[in-house]
Amino acid sequence: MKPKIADVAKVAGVSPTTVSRVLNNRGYIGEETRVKVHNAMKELNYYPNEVARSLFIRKTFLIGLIFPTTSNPFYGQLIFHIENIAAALGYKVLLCNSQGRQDKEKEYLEMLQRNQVDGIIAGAHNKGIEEYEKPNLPVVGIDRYLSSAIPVISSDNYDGGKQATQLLIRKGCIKIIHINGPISLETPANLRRKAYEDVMIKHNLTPITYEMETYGTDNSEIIKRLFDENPEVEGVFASDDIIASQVIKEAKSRNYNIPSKLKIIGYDGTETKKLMMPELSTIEQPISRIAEKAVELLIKQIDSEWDGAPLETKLPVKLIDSDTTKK
Amino acid sequence: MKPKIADVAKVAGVSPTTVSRVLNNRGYIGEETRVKVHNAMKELNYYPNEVARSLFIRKTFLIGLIFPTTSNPFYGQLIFHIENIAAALGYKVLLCNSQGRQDKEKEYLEMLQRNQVDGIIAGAHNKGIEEYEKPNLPVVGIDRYLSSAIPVISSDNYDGGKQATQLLIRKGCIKIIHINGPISLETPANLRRKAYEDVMIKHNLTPITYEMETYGTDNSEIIKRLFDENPEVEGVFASDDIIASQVIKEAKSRNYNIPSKLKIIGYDGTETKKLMMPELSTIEQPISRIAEKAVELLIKQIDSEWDGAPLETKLPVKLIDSDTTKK
DNA sequence: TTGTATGCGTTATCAG
DNA sequence: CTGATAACGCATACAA
Repeated sequence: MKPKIADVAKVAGVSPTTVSRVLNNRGYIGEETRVKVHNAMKELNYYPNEVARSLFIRKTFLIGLIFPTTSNPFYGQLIFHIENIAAALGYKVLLCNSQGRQDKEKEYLEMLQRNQVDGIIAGAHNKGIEEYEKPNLPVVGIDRYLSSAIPVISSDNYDGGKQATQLLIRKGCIKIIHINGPISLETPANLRRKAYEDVMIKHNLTPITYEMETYGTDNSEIIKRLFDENPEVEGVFASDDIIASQVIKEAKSRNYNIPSKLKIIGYDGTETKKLMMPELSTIEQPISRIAEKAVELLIKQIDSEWDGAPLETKLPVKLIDSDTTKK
Repeated sequence: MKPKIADVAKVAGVSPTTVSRVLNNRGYIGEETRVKVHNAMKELNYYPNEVARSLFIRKTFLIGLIFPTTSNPFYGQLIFHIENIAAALGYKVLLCNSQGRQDKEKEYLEMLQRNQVDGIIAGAHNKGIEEYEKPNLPVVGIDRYLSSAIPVISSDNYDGGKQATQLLIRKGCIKIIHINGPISLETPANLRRKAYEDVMIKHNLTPITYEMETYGTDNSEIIKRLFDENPEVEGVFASDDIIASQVIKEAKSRNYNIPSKLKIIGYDGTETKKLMMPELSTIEQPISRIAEKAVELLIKQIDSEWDGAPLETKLPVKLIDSDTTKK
């Protein structure tokens, strides 16, 4: 059986209270007793039981993470940073892959409450989860509007969309098409589309946006349709690098030369993307800064130090002008 | 304040014990009281406190996960599946990114013990962590020998290395070079190298292996050296797809035509790789099956149903013969 | 079928 | 400077 405070106390010849005091460096303790207790702890290989501790202090130092899937390098990298920063601040993370499924997200939300997490960072969202409306718990959203009172962290999606579109225009593209996720999901990422449309119109060009199905669906049909309906396309701004990679694949199979005939730019710019497809131009999100801000804001809420603002934080993106947008 | 069993009991007009019984479906309970209790729970929006429950039953249904980083798509995908399967079996996961650092791994190991996790699945390992030697806790390793008593799950690394090497030979390569991680780290992945060497020797070819530094280091120098020292190289078997992508990049910058002049095959075959670099040939690991086996074996240990065998489980790989190994 | 008393391992309060 | 006692929220043995 695992040793508990009482066992340590017995070995050290003191009371459980004293052991607890040594453990938490609380109140005054004699130097001798401190040494005795430390020795006893070492001898028994004692570890304090955080579950009992959590129960008493009513705080777990646990943060719940709800994201679609760690399989996607963007979320993988984001979660890596979140976990890291949280760990540095004494918090642990409970991981949930919602797979974009509303039922799963609801279940996880309940599970996290039962497990008394101190707060939640969520990047998954299927509209209409009323649980977020009455947040009896600190929550921070990443690229997702969860409810009117929940702060959101994201990259500067409008600026990103603007830079991407402007780059294609600057490189001489006229017929430029945008591919985005479902607009019904009201995410800040919709601003990428808005910026694309604004820039196109400003340049007297016609915006055409193809909309993808929700997460997890096979989108190759939509991309095929894009090429069938617009054989003369010169530029594609895909709302993430994975979609961009699918566009590249389809374009190659149709013998479009990239970048001379067709230029492509994506969005995200993960480390994995940089290694696996360095040739793809993209808008790089400041993933580690997003993670930092999210954790910072969540912990502020947990410590009741948050005054309700800012409700929206937009972090600057970085244009990566690589081979797929060469002139 | 969050409602507790006593509050529900008061509203329902019964004793706390009865509420607990309804909650756990234990013993006999009158239909009326059951309804009354359920109503009270709904009215108060009651969620049982799993922390208190865990303390009492001395079980948390928590699994600790220690891996280098979720940023890497292989670990990201593996963790995705592990979390999924665990969730289906009523277990939650606590995520730890050790970044290949021994000090971090030790800290995490202690943290997980303090938090009373029921078991640990670890894919990170820096030699010489004696904590694994006296496992007072169920542990399963993935692609890592942790200690003589800890079971390991991995892909069939030897067969994978064999298939990769044989493919290159079959496609006409003579001068074939292998790139692997540090051999000092005694992982089953070393079998990829062993298989490569065996196959090469069997075909009267000279095996040459370049060794990478440990995780996180910049390996581009090593790859440059490979090309400097072996300009006439015809085939490269990289021990993972990311290394393979770096080889491709360097080869392109030196104007090696792939696959006519140089053929390349990697290892892992994640979903991300399939999307981002479909042209790369690889040995695909059965990631979801590895996850399944690991969780299954861990829970068997937790339930004391494990008899100590098998100590090693090797799951079959799949050769993906794509563009980079075209003849 | 339901209620009372007790303890899971910890910390805070208050007394000594 | 140190110790006894109660409480965190829940589930079990035992009694009614």
